[in-house]
Amino acid sequence: MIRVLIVDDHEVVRQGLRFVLGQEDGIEVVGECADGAHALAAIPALRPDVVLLDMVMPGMDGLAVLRELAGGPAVIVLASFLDDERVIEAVRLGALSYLSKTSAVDQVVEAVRAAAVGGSVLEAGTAALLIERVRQGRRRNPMDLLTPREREVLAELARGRSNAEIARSLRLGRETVKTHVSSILAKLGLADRTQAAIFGLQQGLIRLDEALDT
Amino acid sequence: MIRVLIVDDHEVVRQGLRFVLGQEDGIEVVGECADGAHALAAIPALRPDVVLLDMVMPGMDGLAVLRELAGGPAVIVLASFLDDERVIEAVRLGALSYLSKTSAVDQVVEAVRAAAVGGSVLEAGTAALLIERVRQGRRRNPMDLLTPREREVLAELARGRSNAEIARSLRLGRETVKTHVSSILAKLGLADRTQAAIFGLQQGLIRLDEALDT
DNA sequence: CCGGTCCTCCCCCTAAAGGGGGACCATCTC
DNA sequence: GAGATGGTCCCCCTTTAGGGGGAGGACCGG
Repeated sequence: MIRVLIVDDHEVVRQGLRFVLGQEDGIEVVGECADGAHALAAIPALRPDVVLLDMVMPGMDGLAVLRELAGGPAVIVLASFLDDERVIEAVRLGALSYLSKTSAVDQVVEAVRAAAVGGSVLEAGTAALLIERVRQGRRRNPMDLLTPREREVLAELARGRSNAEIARSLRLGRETVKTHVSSILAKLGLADRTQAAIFGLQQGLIRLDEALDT
Repeated sequence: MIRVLIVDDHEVVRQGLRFVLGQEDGIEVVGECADGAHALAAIPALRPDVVLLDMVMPGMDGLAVLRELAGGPAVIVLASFLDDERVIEAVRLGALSYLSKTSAVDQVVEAVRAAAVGGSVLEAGTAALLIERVRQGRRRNPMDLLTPREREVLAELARGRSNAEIARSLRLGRETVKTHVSSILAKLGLADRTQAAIFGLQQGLIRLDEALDT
C-alpha cells in the first residue's frame, strides 16, 4: 500500500484527490491537512510514503514545507498554474513531480505511483520549462546573486518602504540599508529602488496584494 | 432534482465537487466544463438550474461568463481567494453566492440548495466585504480620483521609469511629469514613486510580468 | 462671459536616493 | 595564517525626488 498525505487548503480539492486516489488499488490516503504547519506536525505519526503538496497556502507555503521535508517522504507538488521560478525551486528542493491542478486525474495517480518508487512524472509544460533551464546551463536566476541579507532588504523594497523604514524594520543603521540597496541595484543591473521593488514583486518575495500594507 | 453544472479548469476540483454533490439527495450533476466558452455552449442543452462557476480560467474567465449568463441559470461563484474587486463585480452581475475554495463542502451544498430557490449563502469574509462596501456607499475606488493624464503617468511609474524617461515617453517636460507625480501621490496618499508603482501594479494598470521591460 | 478643471511649464527649496570610496569585524575556506 | 565573503557603519559628493508655491492656455458647462 502506498500511504498518501494530502496537503491543500481547499477542502474541495482535498475531497477530489481523496476520492480519485481512494478508487485506486494499492493507494491509501492516510490523512489530509489544510496548511503546511499541520502537515509537518502530522507527518511523523502518519508516515506517508508520498505527500501531495499544494504550493500556495496561507501561512506556511509549499516551498517552506518542502524545505523542512528534505530527505523525508516523496513529495509531489501541486500548483494552480506554472510559476516558472517556483517550479525550478521546488524541483531543486527535491520535489519529484510538479502537477498543475488542471492535470487529468490519471496523471495524479500516475505521479503518486511513480513517486512511491522515486520516479517523476512531468507534464509537457513543466518539462519544457525545465529543459529550457538546463539548456541555458547555469544561467542562474538573478536572485542567486544576492546575499540573504540583501534578499531581506529587497523584500522590504517590494513592500514600498523607504530606507529609514527598512532600517527600523530590520534594526539597522540607514547607512547600512543604503549599502545593501546599492549592491542590490548593482548586482541586478537596475536603475533605482522602484525597479528593485518591481523586481522583488516579480520574484514573488512579496505577494502583490500584501505590498503597501502598513 | 436540482440540475447542477460545474465549470472549472481544474479536473481535481471538478471531481471533488461532483463527488460531494453526487452524494446529496435531490442534486444531480448534469455536466462539467473546463472553460467558459464550453460552458456557454453547453448550457442550453444541459439546462442546469445552478452553475458552479470558477472565477479564474484560461481564455474566457468567470466574470465574462457571468456577463453572458444574465437572466439564465442561478450562478454560484467559486474563487481561490477573496478578490475584493471581483467579489463586488460578480455580485453586481447577478451571482447569488461567492465561495472561496477553502469553504467547507457543507457550504457548497448549502449554497447550491439555496441558489436553486434564488437564495444566497455568503461566507463571513465575503459578507464582511460586501457590508463594508455598502456601508461606505459610493466610496469610489481611488483610481477615480486621478485625471486621465495622471493615470498615464501612474502606468509609466508602474513600469519602473524615471521622471526623465516618462517625460520622453509621453512627450512632456520633466517638470510637468513632476507635477503629475506629485498630485498622484497627494491624491492617493502615497509616500513616494515606489509606492505609486506598486499601487499601479495592484490596480492592474500594467501586468506585473510586463513591468521593467525595455 | 466666467469659474472650474485639466494640462503644461517654471522657480525655489529640502530631503532622499544613489555612487564612490574606506573601515571594522565576524566567519569560513584553503 | 592569508584570503574571501558577508554584514555593519561612516564619509563626501551629485543627482533625483518631492513639496510649495505661481502662471498661462484649452476646454467645458452654467
